Amino acid sequence: MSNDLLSHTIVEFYEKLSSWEMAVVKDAGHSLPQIHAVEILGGNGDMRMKELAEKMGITTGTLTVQIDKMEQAGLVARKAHQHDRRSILVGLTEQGQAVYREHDQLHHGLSDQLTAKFSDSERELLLSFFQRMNQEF
Amino acid sequence: MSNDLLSHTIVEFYEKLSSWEMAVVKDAGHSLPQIHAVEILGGNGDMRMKELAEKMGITTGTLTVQIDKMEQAGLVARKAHQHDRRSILVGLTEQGQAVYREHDQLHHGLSDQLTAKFSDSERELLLSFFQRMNQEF
DNA sequence: TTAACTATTTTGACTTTCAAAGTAAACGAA
DNA sequence: TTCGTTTACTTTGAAAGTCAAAATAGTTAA
Repeated sequence: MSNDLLSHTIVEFYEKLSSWEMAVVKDAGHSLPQIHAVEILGGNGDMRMKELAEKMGITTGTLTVQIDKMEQAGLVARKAHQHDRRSILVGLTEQGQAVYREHDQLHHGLSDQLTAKFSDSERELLLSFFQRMNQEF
Repeated sequence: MSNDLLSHTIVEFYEKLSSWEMAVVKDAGHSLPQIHAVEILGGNGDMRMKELAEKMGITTGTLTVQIDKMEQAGLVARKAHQHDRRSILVGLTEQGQAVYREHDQLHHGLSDQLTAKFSDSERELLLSFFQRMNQEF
């Protein structure tokens, strides 16, 4: 026996999250890949181009031009890697961090909105469910 | 007081779902927008270009070229609209429906995988949580 | 009948993307 | 050490996806 309903409900949740994110990013005048980079750098700190490209699911060639634009826009800075001169560390500038915090606040607001009618214990249970599912990917 | 952890855990879930979907679609040799169209048509039946474009979050101009390609590939067919000759109904072909069922099975498998360690009652609770959140967008 | 509106397609420009080739540095085995 | 291989990043050329705006065709309502 298998649960079609659960599967479809998860897909619906994903679709709605996706639409919300696109609308929010466009509304703030950013591009989706650039905000994606900001989210990853903001959540994990400086990292190498290679590593960032992997986390974003794009090639390093694509990332190079994306980071070029973001450096132009003042969101990120390239820094020398201490132990490997082939590598380059990318990190958020002050301005990039401001964009990260702002975007994070929006996520936060959505999370509040979605669980507004949940009790505290339900919210805790929901968190544990997400954590357990995240481990199974 | 607000819950950073829940917000970040939801974002993590979304990111993982997103990576999974991109990998699965690429692996099957399809493109993301085309599978998106297949999912929507498969789940809702034939619809007008306008309606499909809205559900996909793209303009009708963009959709026109996408549907051109999909028609070429034998996934969808354009049909005359009964009551409005300006409109065109788009629907899945036999082959398009096969792709839909195949992709739906993958969603299904993922849903099973993520909740493999859940008890039946936990799975039911999870479903109700998703349903409640989906209503709050 | 005609003006306003709606659905779709076409066009031109821009962004994102990849694969492949190029450059520079690190590594490792002889 | 040195030279072939691997790794990290950038560059380049081509393809896909996207939008805004213009064009086409059909509907609606006064």
